[in-house]
Amino acid sequence: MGRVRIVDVARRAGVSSATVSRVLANKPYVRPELRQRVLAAAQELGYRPSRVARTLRTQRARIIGLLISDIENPFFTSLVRAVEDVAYAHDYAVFLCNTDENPEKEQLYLDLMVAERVTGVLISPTREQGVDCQGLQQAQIPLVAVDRRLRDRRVDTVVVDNVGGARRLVEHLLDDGYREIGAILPPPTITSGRERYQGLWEALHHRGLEPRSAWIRTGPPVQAEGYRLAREILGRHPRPQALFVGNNLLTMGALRAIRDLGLSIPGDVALVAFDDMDWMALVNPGLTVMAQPTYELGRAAAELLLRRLEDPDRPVEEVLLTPELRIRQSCAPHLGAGRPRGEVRASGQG
Amino acid sequence: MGRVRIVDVARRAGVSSATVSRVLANKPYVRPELRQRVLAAAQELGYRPSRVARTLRTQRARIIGLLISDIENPFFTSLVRAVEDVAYAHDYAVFLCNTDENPEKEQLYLDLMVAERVTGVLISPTREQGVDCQGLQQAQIPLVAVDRRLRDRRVDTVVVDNVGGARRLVEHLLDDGYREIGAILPPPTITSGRERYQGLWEALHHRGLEPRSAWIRTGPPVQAEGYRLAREILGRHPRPQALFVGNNLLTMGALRAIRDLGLSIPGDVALVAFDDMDWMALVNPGLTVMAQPTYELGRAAAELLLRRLEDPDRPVEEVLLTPELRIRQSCAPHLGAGRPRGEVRASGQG
DNA sequence: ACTGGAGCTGAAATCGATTTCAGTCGATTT
DNA sequence: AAATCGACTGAAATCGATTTCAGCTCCAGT
Repeated sequence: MGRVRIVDVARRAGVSSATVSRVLANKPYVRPELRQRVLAAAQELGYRPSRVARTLRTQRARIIGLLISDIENPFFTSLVRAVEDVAYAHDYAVFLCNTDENPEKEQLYLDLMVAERVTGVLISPTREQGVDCQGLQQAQIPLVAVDRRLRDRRVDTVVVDNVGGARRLVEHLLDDGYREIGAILPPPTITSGRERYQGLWEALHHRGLEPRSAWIRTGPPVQAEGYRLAREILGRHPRPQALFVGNNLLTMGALRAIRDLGLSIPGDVALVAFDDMDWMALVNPGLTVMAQPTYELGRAAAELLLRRLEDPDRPVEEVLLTPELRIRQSCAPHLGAGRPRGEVRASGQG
Repeated sequence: MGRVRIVDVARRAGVSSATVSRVLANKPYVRPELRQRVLAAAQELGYRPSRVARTLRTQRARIIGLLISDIENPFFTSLVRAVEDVAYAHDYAVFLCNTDENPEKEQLYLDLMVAERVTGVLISPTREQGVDCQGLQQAQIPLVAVDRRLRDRRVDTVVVDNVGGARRLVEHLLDDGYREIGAILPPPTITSGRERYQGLWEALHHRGLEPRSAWIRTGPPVQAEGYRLAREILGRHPRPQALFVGNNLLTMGALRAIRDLGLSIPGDVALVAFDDMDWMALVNPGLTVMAQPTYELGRAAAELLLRRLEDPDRPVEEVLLTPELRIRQSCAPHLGAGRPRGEVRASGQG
């Protein structure tokens, strides 16, 4: 029961509530004997301090704000679960906000975080810059960016190696003989989008190829956009032999488009994608993907925040996690070497 | 900013904080003129009352506890999102707890709800009975069951028509000519599992058939169990021509098993399942499913709770939502009518 | 022996709201 | 003219913790 108040413990231990508070907060200046008595009394009564009263007095709630785009996206679901696990273990509550990729909603919630005086904030920002963190700074509320970076390099950050991951994925396409490669990516205003494009570029360039802009499209990471862009790219003549999709929702949209266009994978078009989800092993063919360690991402971010809270002056840290290539069947060795590859760029139209 | 306190508003309006409180709570006994002044002052200062202080004084936090089995299950994700939307709109926060289908964890969290003095609790119980709600009752914290029922009929409940849905789904199999039907279901200790079995039974019985117990297995609604049970059923001789799977995670497991066994759908075995998920339309063949209105489920539950809070004496209500049959390709007309159907039961071995 | 300081303790202030209670004012009743 | 009542208002108590501040004891240093 939560009925027991601090004065009840104090009475039972024969001390004042001040002493009880000191003992429970592990503060010095309490005789060991009293400390024992208080601890015993608290134990016996099953005392649990009221967070509400504590928060009112200290002006700081044990709450971690978590701003993500959408909890219905399994990528974030797993991340959220990790944050909650860590938070609960340290007696923090989590205040979850869905920004829906909408900067205004994001700002609204950020202001709310200040008003609610949360202890710290984890954010997967809708864009790299323009996010107003003045309020947080003034209120001395630490911020950790997760999954996507912020322009401001003074914030702790946890991200995956998007450049390397994308590069590896595209290299896998190249190794299988594909040269005419299209891509659907999140926009460059989101760091993960830009970095994945960078990885694509590096992979191609390393083999003396150039990205074909007519086959490369970017858009908000939502399913509808993936569908639209895939239809656009695959409706062109000529169309690419392979597609690199840079986000799980875009992938789902692209798959729908490919189905509706009556194309087969990997025969008509090969596919590699960023992010793995349970079902991607079950579709036919299974998708070759770069799996992100989503749970780890959330865990690392939450732990980074807690460390920052413990020591506000520690140097800014950036954690870089490595994604994992999972090879399935959506990309098989391609036999088309008869055609002169040197013309790929020359025949470009965009 | 949240810097403005009630006394600031009071000072600005030239009244006491008591009057401000009365105005903002819409209580009587305030001169209309003062009311206006207070409202104006509050508006100008952008006053937002501190929930912390309010909670301490009223001994009631504006928090809705939400106990589900696992936020990583998309079924619940959507439900959670609905609850949060409704809650936020009414200035409630949501306290989310993952029970992981573990009754002990569930009980722990229920006790925590009491300790935290939440306003109300939404629960998708791990089992029908044995859930100890004494604490909640004593603390007068209302409870709403969602997705699954509780034995105690005095609690408000929001569920889908599991019997009807399962029956409709199995009838669809029967209409396509299948007679030898296996099933993988959640256990009868969970009401949805029992009800879906009931639906199966009704559908069969209505056509003069009996369920074949050798082909019917139940287990905790997790993927691994779906895999295990599907292998078990499909490894038998003879094996059923069709499978009815009663839960999304079980379905995912079953699909893996079918793949690993090298069976094709619907050629070797047809499949219908409860619950729809985005990817079920994308696998090949697309799955014929009974889609549950998950968002609606959450919304209805949250709203029911709010209504109960407004009027604690209103009669207990049960909301029954209707699932929707989505026909895809995992179950096609079956041609095997040459075989005498009357022997189906006679040839049973379990 | 006196001073200073460290160790320890509890009374009381504090956080920001709600709510009780006592009281004022003006109109109506007796 | 006094009593009564209803409408209205604000001072102060209250929720349960933390923290300040003042005071006490005891011991070391001069």
